[in-house]
Amino acid sequence: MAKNSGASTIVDVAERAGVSRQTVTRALNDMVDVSAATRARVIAAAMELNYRPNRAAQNMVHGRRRTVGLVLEDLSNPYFAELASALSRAAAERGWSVLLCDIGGDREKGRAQLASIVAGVDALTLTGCNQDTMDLLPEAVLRGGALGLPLLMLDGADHARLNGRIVLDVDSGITAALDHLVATGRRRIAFIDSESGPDDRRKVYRAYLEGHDLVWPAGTPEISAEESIEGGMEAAEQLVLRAPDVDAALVYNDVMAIGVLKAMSRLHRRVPEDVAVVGIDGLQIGRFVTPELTTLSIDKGELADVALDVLDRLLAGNPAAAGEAKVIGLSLVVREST
Amino acid sequence: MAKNSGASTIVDVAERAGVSRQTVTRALNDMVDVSAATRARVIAAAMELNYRPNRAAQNMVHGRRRTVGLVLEDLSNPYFAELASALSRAAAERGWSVLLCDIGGDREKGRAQLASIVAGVDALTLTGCNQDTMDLLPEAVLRGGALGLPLLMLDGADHARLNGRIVLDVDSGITAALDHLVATGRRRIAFIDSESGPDDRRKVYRAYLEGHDLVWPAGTPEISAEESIEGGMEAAEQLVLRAPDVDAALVYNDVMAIGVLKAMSRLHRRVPEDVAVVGIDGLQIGRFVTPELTTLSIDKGELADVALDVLDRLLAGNPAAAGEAKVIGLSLVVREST
DNA sequence: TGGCGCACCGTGAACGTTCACGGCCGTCCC
DNA sequence: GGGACGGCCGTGAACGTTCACGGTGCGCCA
Repeated sequence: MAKNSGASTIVDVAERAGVSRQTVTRALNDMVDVSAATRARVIAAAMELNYRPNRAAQNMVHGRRRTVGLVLEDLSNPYFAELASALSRAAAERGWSVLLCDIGGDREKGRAQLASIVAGVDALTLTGCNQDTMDLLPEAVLRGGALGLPLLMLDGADHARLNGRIVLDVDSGITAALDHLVATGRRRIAFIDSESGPDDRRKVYRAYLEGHDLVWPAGTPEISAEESIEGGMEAAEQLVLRAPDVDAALVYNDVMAIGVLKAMSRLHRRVPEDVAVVGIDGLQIGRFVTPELTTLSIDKGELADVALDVLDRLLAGNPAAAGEAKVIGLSLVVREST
Repeated sequence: MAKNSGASTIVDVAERAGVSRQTVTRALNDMVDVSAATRARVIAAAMELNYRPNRAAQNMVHGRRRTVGLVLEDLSNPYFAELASALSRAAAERGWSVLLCDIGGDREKGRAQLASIVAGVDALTLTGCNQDTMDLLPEAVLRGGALGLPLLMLDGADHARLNGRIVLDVDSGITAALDHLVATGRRRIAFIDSESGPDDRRKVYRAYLEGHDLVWPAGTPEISAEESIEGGMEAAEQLVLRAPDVDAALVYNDVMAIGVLKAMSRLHRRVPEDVAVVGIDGLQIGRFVTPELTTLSIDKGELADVALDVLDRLLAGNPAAAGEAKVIGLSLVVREST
């Protein structure tokens, strides 16, 4: 038996096989300088003790490798999934690892999860996390300071504790989208907002309307809903109810926009004939709904790359990276829904 | 400067601040027994040296924590995303961590990625990986043996090296789906297969047709395509071309089924009036396409739980778990497409 | 028969951190 | 004035593994 309560170590195996640590290492790692008989004895002992090398100890001697945590609320949301995919690939490109943390709906579970994750990472990236989610972070992380592990927001809102932030160029992006809608003859353009996200998108929209003499006579409809397909559906129903003459909708994100598409179909409003729909995010799924969704696309590969660059500089102690907000452009992808 | 080439350590900070290791630990971890002045000096030194505690060393003394790798080909595929979400949550429930590995399309990059991931995990779970993907694993892992790290397939095909496997009960699942189609009056039922996946689903389908006198007069159409929405679209086009009298299609998975839905819409075949469509997987997105997709749903939470159970037993050295194939049931969720 | 080389194996040391303990100095109280 | 105590700090040891080195015994050849 192993003498300590936990798993068995290499010396347990060595003792059982009647050899030294080093011989165990040699036998189990297919190195030279071990006789066949000894190797067999060691392997037998390792199996009997169910020996598993301690990864932490191995990493310790083999030099540090970098691990970055990715915190999100729901990976089954395709936006987060595509972002995670991009981050995983970009991280692999640099030899980093990404630790996944899907905190889900339960706050207390999420808190425990984050506390556990934090012990294993060198930095944390967050996406779609609002103030509530930030509060779930362990107090020691929140406090931050000199030793605090770098926190980077991949999008979404600002927060005092953040060491860096990637913001989307919603300004020119939304302007381009609205230009496009106007160019195709739309005049009653609504904006469907997220009820939890930041309100910068709505602000740009409003400014555009005012700047282009597009303000609704009876007041621009103010619709916002949950950031989900259901939310988009409900918002669309609200919208046509409150503004029957709407002929275009710019939607906070693609997921909600897909809900809008579905609701329009239910309400027998043809897209794009009766009403045009533009989403934001550039999700792949947008190409497969009917009609295919016009969208303001985010290059997630670029976003991931920039994020890792910032983290790299942060971890390297480059103070220039702290607090900086990198800007990512949006590109309008016109498909069938406009 | 740190004397070693890499990052600075706690003793570098200690030397610079003119204190001992332990005092640095105390100062940086908000412990007692440090004077304010000393604490400030230590923090300053840590900042100047950009000190970051070595996670491996910390984990080493604080006892091992379990990390399981999740290997998949493309997280932007919603099936993998939902699986990853479930696994992340189930793992968190047990205090385990999930290391994400989206290997993407590039074989060589994938190989490097896997080699890198393997150094940090205690076990590997795979999903949707065929023989080709398995070959990307490092030779040392493939060889396996006593010390080999446990490999578990979350679904998909068998492989010699696998220590465990979770199989879906396609038998009764597909039977239920076909029963449902027959009960709603369908007689020309096609099956759209994956060109890369295992062929057990098709076999069940064929046996059912033969057992229920549903074999097509001119031969059952054999359609298979890539496991993607595009693949589903192409398959559907093929299908209506080769079998214009088709009135139902059972599709290998939901992602392909969504493609089928889209193609049917393009071909002006109404779903479900002209042709019924049933997918497999139970993806959330199926509720948001039009019409909503009837599907054979997999409980991904259960799948993840079972997977971690198997890994737990495997890591605990329970030989009963090896080679065992746990079975997960499928439940038919009838929505609008049938 | 001495020496050389090879096959096989063992012993510190190191990785970087935390824990348990012990030491020193000043203050306060009896 | 001596003992107790508290604030502050340092020193081994330990976590589990691998690396670099050194050692032993045996065969082979000059």
